[in-house]
Amino acid sequence: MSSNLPREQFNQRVLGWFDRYGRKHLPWQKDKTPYKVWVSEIMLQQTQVTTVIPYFERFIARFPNVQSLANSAQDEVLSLWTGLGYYARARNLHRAAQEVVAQHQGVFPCSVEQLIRLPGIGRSTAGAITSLGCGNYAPILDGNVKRVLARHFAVDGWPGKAAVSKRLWEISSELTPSERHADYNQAMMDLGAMVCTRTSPDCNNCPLASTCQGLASNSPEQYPGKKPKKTKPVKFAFLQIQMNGNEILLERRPSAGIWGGLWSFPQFETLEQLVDATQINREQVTELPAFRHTFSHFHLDCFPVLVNSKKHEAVAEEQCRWFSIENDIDVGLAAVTVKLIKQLRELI
DNA sequence: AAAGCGGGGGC
DNA sequence: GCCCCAGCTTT
Repeated sequence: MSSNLPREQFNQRVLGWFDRYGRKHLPWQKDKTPYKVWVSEIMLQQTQVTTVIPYFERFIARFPNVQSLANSAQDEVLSLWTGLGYYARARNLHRAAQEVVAQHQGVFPCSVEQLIRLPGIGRSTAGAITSLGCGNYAPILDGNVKRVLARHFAVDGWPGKAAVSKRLWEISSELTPSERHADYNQAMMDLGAMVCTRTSPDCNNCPLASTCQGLASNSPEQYPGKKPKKTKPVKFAFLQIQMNGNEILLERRPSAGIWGGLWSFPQFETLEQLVDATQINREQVTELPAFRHTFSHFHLDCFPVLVNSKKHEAVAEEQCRWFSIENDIDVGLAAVTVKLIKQLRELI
């Protein structure tokens, strides 16, 4: 059992740090339910705690339980997600709520095996919901935990590689204690977010510094290994900005692909296509300042084009709607659309 | 401008 | 299994 001694010391240092510095009063930790932990974990995929908090509060106020979410319109779910990004998360959350109602009689499932079958929940999110939300044992491996473990055990390679991920899962599984697993999991995420940060980790205040192999190697920042770089292609978007007094014309995007299910300005790859589709002359357009919007795998150079015409034949009638820009808009919008609407408010 | 974040889905 | 897809914040 001597091999367990380092593990116990590791856990005790993690939990001791958690008792003093860990986060225990986040909104999803109050009046905790598996449903709220689920919503928080989906929002926390790709998104930091401080950004998530106001979104989480609004979302739970509107959808306090899985039934209310299941019964809602997708537009409303996406509206509450506006600005968070990765909108497939919201679409999956909505679908999963409907599956929970249909398949689990509205009782949120609490095992990794059941959770992982719901859309939007993978192994790590299932583990977090199970452990933090349901009190059942499960290890986790989110970005924070990956970083802490890769550094502490000097695991080489990019965690996007299957072999590296597999090794990190093995380490996480071996280390996660059966006692206080929820506090331990929260502690590892907090440690990654607050101490073992991506750049300039605060090793002087790290409870694991004395055994950290990454620190011993003198460059903890080299762990975890970097993702291979790829040059992003550039795409173009000519955005048709059609105004009628205080109203703007938006069109619902297809449910798959970029900004799926969101409403946005009708988009064309070239100015010619925009002009053709709207049946206007070039003299009837005003080009607004162009800007670049960058996604994870391509740049989108955006050219907003103000169309000085009442016509809007470019868009299929059933997929378009006029929205007043003076009111809050009750459908999902991409950040680019929100940014342009703000500019238009100043224009009128 | 670049890095990073968890999961889905096509091959 | 491997690689692409997706959107924002932080650095």
